[in-house]
Amino acid sequence: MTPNLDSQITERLALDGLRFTRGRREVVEALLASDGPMSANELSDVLGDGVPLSSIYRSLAILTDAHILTVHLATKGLARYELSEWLVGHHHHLVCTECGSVEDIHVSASHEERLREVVDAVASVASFIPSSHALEIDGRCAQCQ
Amino acid sequence: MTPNLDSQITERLALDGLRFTRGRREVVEALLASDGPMSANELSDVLGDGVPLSSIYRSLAILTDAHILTVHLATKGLARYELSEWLVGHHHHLVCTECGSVEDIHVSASHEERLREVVDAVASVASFIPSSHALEIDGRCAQCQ
DNA sequence: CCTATAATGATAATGGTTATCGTTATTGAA
DNA sequence: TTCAATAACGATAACCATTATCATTATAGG
Ligand SMILES: [Mn+2]
Ligand SMILES: [Mn+2]
Ligand SMILES: [Zn+2]
Ligand SMILES: [Zn+2]
Repeated sequence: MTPNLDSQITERLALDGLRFTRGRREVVEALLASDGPMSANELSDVLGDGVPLSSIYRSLAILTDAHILTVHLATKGLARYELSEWLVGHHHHLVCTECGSVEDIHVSASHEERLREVVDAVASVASFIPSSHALEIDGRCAQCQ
Repeated sequence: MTPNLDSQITERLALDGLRFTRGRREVVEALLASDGPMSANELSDVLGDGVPLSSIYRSLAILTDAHILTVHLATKGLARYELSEWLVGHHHHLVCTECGSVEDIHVSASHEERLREVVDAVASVASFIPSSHALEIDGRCAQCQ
C-alpha cells in the first residue's frame, strides 16, 4: 500500500475516532491486490486464519460506513466490496453471467464524458439529482468463451 | 394485461411445460402496474393473503428461470424483480440512496446509441462479449430533496 | 374417468450477515 | 508509570431473506 493511500485511510478513519488496525489493513490490502470486488468469504480464503470471519464482516461494515469501501451487489445474497472511487478512481464493471466473476474496467475520458452526458440528461428529466453512476456490462468473460 | 403480453408469457412458459396460473398471473400483473422492480415482501403487501409468500417466492424463481422476469439487485440482502426487457423494452434505473426506491427510466434512442458505443468499445478491449448492459444512476429522487 | 405431472401451501432448513458479550488492546490523562 | 475510558477483537448466538421439503390439490391428456 502506498504511503499516500495509507494516510488517506488513516485520516478518514480518525475523523470518526477509529483506528487503522492490522485486521482492517489486511482487508484493505487484499482488496487493493484484487482485480475486482471481493466478498467476506473470498477475503477469508485469502487472509486465512489470521483474521477471523467475524472480524472481516465487522471491518467491512466499518470501512463502508466510513466511505473507504463501497459495496457492490451483482450476485444475489452476496455482497462484494471494493476501495471507494475517491481512493482508486472511477471505473465500471464487467460481470460474467457464466462464472459470476466481476472485473474492474476503466473507461477512457472521452467515453466517460459521453456517459456523464447521458446520466445528466436522463436524471434531469426525472428531477433526480445524481451522485454517482455505474455502467454494468453483463456477458461472457474471456475465460468463459 | 394486454392479450399479446399474456400470450407471450403463456407460450414462453409452455416451452418448459409450465402453466400461467392465477398466482403467477397476479405476480406478473403487480409488477406490470409498478413503476419499478418489487421484492417478494413488497409483492406480498400488494397481493395480500390471496397469494402466500412461499408461492410468491416460487413464482418469482420459476418466472425468472423462464426469462419472463429479471432480478434486480440494488439493496443488499434483498432481490427485486421486474418484467424482462424482451417483454417491456429496454430501460435503466434511478436508485435513491436516501429512501432506497428504484425507478424505471427510459433513455432516448440517441442516448441509448451512445451507451451502446461505450459498451462495445469497453468490452472489446477486455475480450468480453456483452449480452446486456445497465446504466444505474444513484442519487436523490424527487421526493427526497 | 384415470393417471401422470404440475402447482400449491405450510413449514423446516439454509446460509450470509448481524448482534451480543466477555476479553484484550490502545489511547490519553493523571 | 498507572489508570480509566473507549476501541477492537473473537467466539458464538440470533436474525432474516430465501430455498427445500412434503403432503395435498389442481390440471391436462389419454
Ligand atoms: Mn471495481
Ligand atoms: Mn426496471
Ligand atoms: Zn466468466
Ligand atoms: Zn428517495
